[in-house]
Amino acid sequence: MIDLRRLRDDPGYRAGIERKRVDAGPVDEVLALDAETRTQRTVVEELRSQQKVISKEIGKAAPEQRDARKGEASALKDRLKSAEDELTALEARLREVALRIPNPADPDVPEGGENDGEVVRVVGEPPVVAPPLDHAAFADAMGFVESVHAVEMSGSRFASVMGQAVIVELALVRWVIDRLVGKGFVPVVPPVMVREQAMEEAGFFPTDRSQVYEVDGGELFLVGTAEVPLSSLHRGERLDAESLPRRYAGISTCFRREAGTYGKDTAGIFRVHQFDKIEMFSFCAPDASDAEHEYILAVEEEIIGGLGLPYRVVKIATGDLGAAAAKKYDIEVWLPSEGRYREATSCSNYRDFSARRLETRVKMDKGSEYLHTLNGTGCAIGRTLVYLFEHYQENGAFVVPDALRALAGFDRVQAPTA
RNA sequence: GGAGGGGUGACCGAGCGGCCGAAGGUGCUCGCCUGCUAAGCGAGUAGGGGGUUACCACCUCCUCGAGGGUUCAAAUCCCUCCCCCUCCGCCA
Repeated sequence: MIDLRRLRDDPGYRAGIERKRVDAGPVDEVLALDAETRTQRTVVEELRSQQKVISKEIGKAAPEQRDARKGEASALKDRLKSAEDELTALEARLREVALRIPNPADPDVPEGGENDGEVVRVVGEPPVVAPPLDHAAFADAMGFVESVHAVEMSGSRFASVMGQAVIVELALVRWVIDRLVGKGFVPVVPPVMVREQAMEEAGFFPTDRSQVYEVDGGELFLVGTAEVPLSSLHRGERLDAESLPRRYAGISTCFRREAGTYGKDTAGIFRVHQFDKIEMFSFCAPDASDAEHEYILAVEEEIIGGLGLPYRVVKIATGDLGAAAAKKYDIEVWLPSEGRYREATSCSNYRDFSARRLETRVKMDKGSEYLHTLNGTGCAIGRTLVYLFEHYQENGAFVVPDALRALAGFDRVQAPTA
């Protein structure tokens, strides 16, 4: 949720919204509704105040004098009721419009769309020669991924990971979790089905509703990332400043409809409806969130780098930030079969956008204020396997990355001979 | 699934339709006192929204799980929902 007061007073705030290529209509509308709502609130409060006075007087009056004043009170009640109804209607409209206004982009976020991200740095060397097989063909040859029957039972964009790839997947999960826990992230296996409210408060609804699966007749929704349940971990709380930052590492299965991606990335497991992911989430003080964002990015780089994958860091442009992020970095890993970098992880600073919806605050010397929330991909397991399958082919065998060997229990997987 | 009980401030816990934003206790803060500590004594101590204001501050509304309703007036009565607990059943 945007900060209406800042929207009113701080021109830079509004500029940040408009840089996301949102037309000015809703912003003007929300400002008008906000002003109207505050005026009406004053009216209601004045009437309510009068009513409280009269009610107390009736309470103190002698019983035989009470009826005389009740007429007066009743009239006031009617006036109050209609004023309240008007206020309620205004508030509902205000909220509805405000929910659709995105978090402003930071001033240093580059202008533009999907292809306008700014490459911050490039780490590692892309291999000169692409492997003979792309990840899908290799996984198929190795018996790592089964798609035919998965598609029969569940539809397109579903697959089973199989055989030794499962062991590699588990090793990867364990390796990443161990690293994060070592850095003080609290590991969490959260619910993957949540109520609408959790989706909204995490910043996903209403804007990204079309990407989400509904279950139980619409009562529950399958999360597209553990970020959703992690964000609710401190819902409605006021945290001590000294306890921040609070960092969590959630591991969950993620479900995405991938609406609007027809025909893209259809082979293998690059883009599927269901995958496992380790997600970092941080609650931090408002003045610390820039540093926290860089920290989370550094952790992501350490993980990708630790797997020996060549990558680059991209600062995402305004039009590609999504509704909730003020600033976002993607790590893109070189995908040899396509000869280009593709997204592997992502980390965002939401500032107070979802904290305002969640009512998660920090105690300050005087009062409290909304804290900042950040999230970042610890490891998208399936997506990472894709990169490993392409970068670690050797004479038709799969070579386990050094980092994972001890946890996997083997160094390489030979192609099936049969 | 069936039958009951309950959700009150940082925490525990009382609360007759009006004198209740809420007794009492714990904790916390400040002060006093006592070689130190502990104890004791005194005072203070909920959050949030809106408005006024240069500032200190002031005014006002909301909040007793959530949302509705009854009433001049609701923590207190009624309804719906959420959550927790106990018993029974069922499944492991």
